[in-house]
Amino acid sequence: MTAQRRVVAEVLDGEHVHLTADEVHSRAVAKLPEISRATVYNTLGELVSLGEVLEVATDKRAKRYDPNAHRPHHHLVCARCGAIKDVHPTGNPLADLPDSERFGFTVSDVEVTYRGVCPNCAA
Amino acid sequence: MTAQRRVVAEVLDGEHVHLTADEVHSRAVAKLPEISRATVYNTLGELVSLGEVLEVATDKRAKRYDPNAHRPHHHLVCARCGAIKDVHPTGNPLADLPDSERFGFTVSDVEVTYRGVCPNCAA
DNA sequence: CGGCCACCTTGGACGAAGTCTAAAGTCACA
DNA sequence: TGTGACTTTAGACTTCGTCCAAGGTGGCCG
Ligand SMILES: [Mn+2]
Ligand SMILES: [Mn+2]
Ligand SMILES: [Zn+2]
Ligand SMILES: [Zn+2]
Repeated sequence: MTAQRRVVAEVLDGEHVHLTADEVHSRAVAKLPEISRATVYNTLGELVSLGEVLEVATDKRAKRYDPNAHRPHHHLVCARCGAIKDVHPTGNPLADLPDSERFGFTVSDVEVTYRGVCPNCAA
Repeated sequence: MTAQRRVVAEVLDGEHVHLTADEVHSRAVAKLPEISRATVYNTLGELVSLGEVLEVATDKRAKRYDPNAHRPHHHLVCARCGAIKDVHPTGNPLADLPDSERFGFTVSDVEVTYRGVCPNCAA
């Protein structure tokens, strides 16, 4: 555990946090000015490998890093400003995929992304 | 309707088609050798604006272009080889998101991505 | 204590995907 | 035929991400 890794871990803490690698870097630099972009990418990659952080691709640009890896959830995204909320729908979408629609795949996971407009942008 | 646009439209035809822009370009070049990458991007952008083609982001790399825009569907992706199938789950995932989980958003759309291993890769 | 070694960090080069622009080409129509 | 709007093109540029070689750091053992 180096100072650099601690800072990345600190930045990635909280609810509804879904930062891009560059946002993580900016915030890390605020706490440890000499931290490099490469180290941020390395550390994020390690955290993802360890299962402590998830990569999410809610927009079609940069990957986002989600520290909420231990409680399964899905995402609600504002189409205007990009705000992202963690959501917990009821029901099991896996059960909604009939065998006839599985093409012989072994299906193990499902990601759901809801899209809409947040209260801020609606006003 | 120019020759270039016709070729892009021809390439983007069929079931379970989800090509990247560069794949569209490669196949278009096979039919019309002088077509440029910029024109492929321009034409894909227009088709998306017209609602004739959808952008999908099933992997975290390049966007993919989906000509199956008129029948709503979701996607089943092989985690090994990246194969993508169109699927039509039963049920309405929008109904599974309770008001208490909507954070005041006006939710209008939902994307579902199933992940698993295809029969080819399992063998 | 001092040297060694494994590991970590760094900056910059490199690569992939996508956007933008200026210039040239094409085409309908007056 | 000449004009002007629209399209296409090559290549520069931007963004996001990966890779690498060099140097730093810190634990451990003689
Ligand atoms: Mn999340
Ligand atoms: Mn599809
Ligand atoms: Zn918003
Ligand atoms: Zn496969």
